[in-house]
Amino acid sequence: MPPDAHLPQLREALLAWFAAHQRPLPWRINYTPYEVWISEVMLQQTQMERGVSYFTRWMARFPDVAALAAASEEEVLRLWEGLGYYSRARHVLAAARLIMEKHKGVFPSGLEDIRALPGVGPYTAGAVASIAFGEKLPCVDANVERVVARVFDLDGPVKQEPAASAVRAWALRLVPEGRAREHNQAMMELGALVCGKKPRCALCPLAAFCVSLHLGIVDQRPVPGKRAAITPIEVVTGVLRHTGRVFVQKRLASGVWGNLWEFPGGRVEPGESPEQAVAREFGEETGFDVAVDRSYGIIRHGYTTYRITLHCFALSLAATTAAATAAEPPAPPILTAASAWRWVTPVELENLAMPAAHRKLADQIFGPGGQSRLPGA
DNA sequence: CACTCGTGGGC
DNA sequence: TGCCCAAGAGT
Repeated sequence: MPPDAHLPQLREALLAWFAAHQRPLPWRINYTPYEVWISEVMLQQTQMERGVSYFTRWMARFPDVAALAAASEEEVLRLWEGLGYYSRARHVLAAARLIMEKHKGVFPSGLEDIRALPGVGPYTAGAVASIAFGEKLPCVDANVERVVARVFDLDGPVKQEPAASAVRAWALRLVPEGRAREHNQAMMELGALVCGKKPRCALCPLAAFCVSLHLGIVDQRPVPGKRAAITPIEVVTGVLRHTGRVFVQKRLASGVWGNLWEFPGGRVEPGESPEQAVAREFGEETGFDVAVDRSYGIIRHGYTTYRITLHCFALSLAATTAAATAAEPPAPPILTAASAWRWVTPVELENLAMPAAHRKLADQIFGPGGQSRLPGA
């Protein structure tokens, strides 16, 4: 059964399935370019369910490009906190300001103009152009790669050539005239709900057209690519408290968690205890001479290719420090790994964007609303 | 092309 | 539990 001759039937089966089974989602109501754009960026490498609450909060606060462009990066990052890949948030803000300046506040409709926005790559440009503006273009994400690799039985890793080009070619051929919006969402929805990691072929509207299913090798498609090795690392962080306030610093713009606020810390060196490491790292990053008062325990988390064990400690200014017993702020820190610093109250901490592990620690110490749950405040 | 850049769900 | 991985982009 050559799939080429059955493309019209395949398209119709897919569209019918989508009409019956699509999930009701907040960005499937108005289809404004702004909403499509924000939803697509939020959903990059993110599970759909998680994106819904973020999207709803975002639209309540930033209902249009102008509102976003006028916002501070601090607030944008705070709303993005927990979604990860924070350069997406910084790019979205930069793009909104670019739209205000170069496009007079009107979201650009041309593919090239959309693609030129910061943080908009091949996928997102095609998604906005087709879903918001109806352009006859495919959206090739991981879902589409998986669906195409199975239906057309591609036998190479879909992230690499030549399979990557084959996926794009098939994806383009599949797009029906005048219905790119529904079709592209249907392909991704099918990949999410039916043609997932564990395919549910009995429920699939494309089963009759699926080559790898007929060959009995669906479980061998798509062909997986190389995986990066996971590196375990031991890390420490310290919560330095003084007269009811907590010390935080703002990470540099480049690198992981760029421009987010954190408790200082760093890696445990070989032969070093976590207690020794936190005092050393805190001193290196701030110039403060600190004493380790107690442990807050361990938080495990991972990012990209790292698996982190985070040892958390309560710190105070060392007795040798003049300000240790004084009821006034100590001398300013000498920052070596951050662009800014603050002594904040637990309530103020709520308004700062922090990495997930540090937010988890803050909530553990001060409570989700900033009320102290542990002695020593 | 290969690497960086987060996070939490699911199995 | 440990590991895979999800509506990718930038360098």
